[in-house]
Order: sequence, then structure tokens, then C-alpha cells
Amino acid sequence: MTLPLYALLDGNNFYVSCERIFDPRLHGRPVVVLSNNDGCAIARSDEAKALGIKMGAPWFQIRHLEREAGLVALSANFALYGDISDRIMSLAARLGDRQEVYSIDECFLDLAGLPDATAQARATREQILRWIDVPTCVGIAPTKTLAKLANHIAKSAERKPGSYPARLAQVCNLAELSERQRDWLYQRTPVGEVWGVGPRIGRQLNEAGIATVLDLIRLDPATVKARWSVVLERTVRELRGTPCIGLDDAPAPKQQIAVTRSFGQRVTGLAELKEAVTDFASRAAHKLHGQDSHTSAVLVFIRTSPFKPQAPQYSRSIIVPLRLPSSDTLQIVGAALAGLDRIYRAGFDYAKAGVMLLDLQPATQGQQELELGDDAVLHERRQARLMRALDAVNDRFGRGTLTLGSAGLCQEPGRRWTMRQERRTPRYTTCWDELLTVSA
DNA sequence: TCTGGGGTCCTAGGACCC
DNA sequence: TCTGGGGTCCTAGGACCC
Repeated sequence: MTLPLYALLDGNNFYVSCERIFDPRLHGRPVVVLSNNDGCAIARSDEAKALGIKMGAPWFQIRHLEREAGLVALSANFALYGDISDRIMSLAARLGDRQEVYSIDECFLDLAGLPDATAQARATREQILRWIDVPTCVGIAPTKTLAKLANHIAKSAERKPGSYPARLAQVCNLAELSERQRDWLYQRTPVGEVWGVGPRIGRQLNEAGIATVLDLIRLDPATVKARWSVVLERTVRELRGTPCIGLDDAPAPKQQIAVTRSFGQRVTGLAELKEAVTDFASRAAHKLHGQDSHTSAVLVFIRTSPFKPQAPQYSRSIIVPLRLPSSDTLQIVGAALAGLDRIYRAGFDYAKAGVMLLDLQPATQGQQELELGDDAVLHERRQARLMRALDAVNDRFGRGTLTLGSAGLCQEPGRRWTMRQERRTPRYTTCWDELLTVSA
């Protein structure tokens, strides 16, 4: 029987690395990528981290570093990052028999039985660097939790010389180390670096005198379950080398779909909120069509800004059940707007709204047709065709080409709810109008 | 002035049932 | 005085992930 072996491959400072592909001047400089609305930093180059910029740092608090330290800030360009991600994932997939794309910048691979996994992983990351120009790191180990940990070591060994042995930089394979060597690494690694240990549990562990990965590994799993949870117990077992989390290379359809946004500026009026909610609900329906599901309940929420506690606060959500499970954009938008009407209160500065589709189920559970008459069935089919046409046009010509009337027709500058993105780079790889131009 | 967005899993407790 | 017990389902909230 072959021993289990997993790899975790991920992009270094991924969004920043994507931006650097098309603007080499960004190399060696502190760079951050900002969230929607240019609100806070969601990716940082090593140089930006060295300036002390934390993940999630609000832009207005760090923007003085633009002048003082040459910090470059860019608005998130998700169209670009998604496309670069696809390219990396297809190259990475060749390393293992099976691949689980875990997030936009990382994937797990099943390497069980692969001879010379370390050398193969080095070759793969070299190819990704040459072909796509994005640096990556690979962690290899018998469980996914350990592969994550190995990946952390590979990154730190490269980024912070002296933290770990230099030979573990970029690719770290724990399976080829001795137990003593592994323990030495675990003893140098804070428990908070473990996949599954967040700020809350990390603090509790520290208070209990468990500071390092080695401390955690040496706890009795049964005690961990009793004192913390089955989740942490599973983590401990994984750290001890027993696989408890399998590779998920065929992710199930999502159980819920959300589209939520903070507004570019405060919004007070119902009409404007209706525009936003129509847009969010349409996008959510589009995602729903993408996984061929139906929803049976639509949640809509609006809220003021929690960061302005002195201003009047209001936050409410409501769930509007659909008569029958559906993927009809018109029906979903209608439900969201009906909910909005019921929760809206005048006199507040709204900062955020969102639409979530709940109770998703496969569209093929066509049970509802049995309960409908012939006319209704025909109507359903016409609606489905209309939805497909709507999606197709928007996929082909760009989101927002065809919208519902309630989404509003006023131009962008007049819409306070649309997000600010003042520093977005061109969508070099996905938009003909924004190709990189080279002049002699 | 200015603070993201989208998910999953687990647990505790209440409602309900027999 | 004294007020069963066990099972299931649902929901809200907490914790985690990137």
C-alpha cells in the first residue's frame, strides 16, 4: 500500500505577484492590493509586510506610507487574478494524480506513490515561474494539515533567512525528514500558524501553556476533544500524521450563494437601495445558474456602518421564501425587493447591503413540475430560456450589458452605491480593450 | 472623508414527538 | 413534597478558512 502524501502549492503574495507580471517596476517595492472600495489591504508584498502593514489594514491608516516609504497601492483586479489562477492551476495539476483547487491561489495535490516528490515539485514551481512569472511555494507531507505547515516553512525559509534551514525554502517535504528534524521545526513554529487554529483558539492554547506546534502535537487527542472540540482534535491527529481530511477534487455545489457589497458612498434612499439590491440579486442568480441549482429562499439585508458608532445604527435582514424552488432571476430579484421594502427604514446612512440565496438544491429535482399545470410548465420553460439568454449576453459582452429595469439606468457617477476602484490596473488577459500595448 | 467579500462546519438549545 | 426520557430537526451563533 502506498503511503498518503499531499502537496499544497500556493502563490506568494498572490495578488501582488499578478500585478508584477505586467508591471516589473513593482518588483522590490512595497506594494499592497486593496479590497473593494479601496477599503483595506488584502495582499501585501514582502516589502509592504516589512513596513509593518497588517492584513486588513484600512487604507486611510496606511496611505501616509505612499509618500513616506514609496508604497504602491492598487485596487483589486479580480478579473486578472482569476485568469492567472486558472493558468497556474492547470500547470500545477500535472504534479499529482488528483487536484483540489482550495482557493484562488492554492491547491492540494495527491502525490501518493510519486517517486522523488521533492524534485518533481521543484520542477513544477520552476515551470510556473518561467511560464507565468508568479513565484510559488510547495509544502509536502502525509496529511493536508502538515502540508499546509510545510508550505508555511517553505515560505518562511525563503522570506526570513534564519527562521528555518535554507534548504527547505520554496519546497519543503516533511516526509523525507527524520522525526528529530521535524520536532525541531515544530518547536520553532508558533501554534497559531497551524491550519484550523485561529486567533480565538490560539489565544486559549497560549493561555494553557501551549505555544508551539510541538506542544500541540504532544497533547492527548481525547483531552483536546473534551477541552476544545472535535475540530481541534482532528487537527491534532493530522499533525501526528494520521490523515483525517481527504482530498476533495469534486467539490459539491455550494449550499448558499451570497453577493454583498459595501457602498462607495453612504446611501439613504429606498430607490437607490433598490438599484443595488436588484444588481446583487441578479448577480446571485447568475451564480446560481452557473451551478445549475434552485433556491427556495432569498435573504436580503441592509446595514449602517459599524465603524461610525456615534451615528444612528440600523441593521436588519429578512428571509423571503419562494413559493417553489426556482432559479428565475425575475423571481429572485422580486423576492429580494419585497424583502427590502419590509426592512427599509428612512433616516439612516446605509453602508452595505447584500443578497443571499439559501436552501439550494439541484435544478434537476424537477418535482415542482408535477404540482404545476401545463400553462405553468410552459411559462417555467420560457423563463428558463430567457435566463439562459440573459446570462449568455452578459458572459459574452460583460456583466451589466443586460440588466433589469429596477437596476437603474443612471450613469456610474450618479450611483453612490457602486464601489470605488480608483487604482485598478487593466484587465490585461481577459478584456480586448485592455491589452498591454508596447511601443517602440 | 476613508474599515472587503464569500464560504464551511460544529454546537447548543429550543421545539416537537412518542 | 413529588413533574420522564430519549430521539430528531431546526436555527442562531461562533469559529475557522482565504
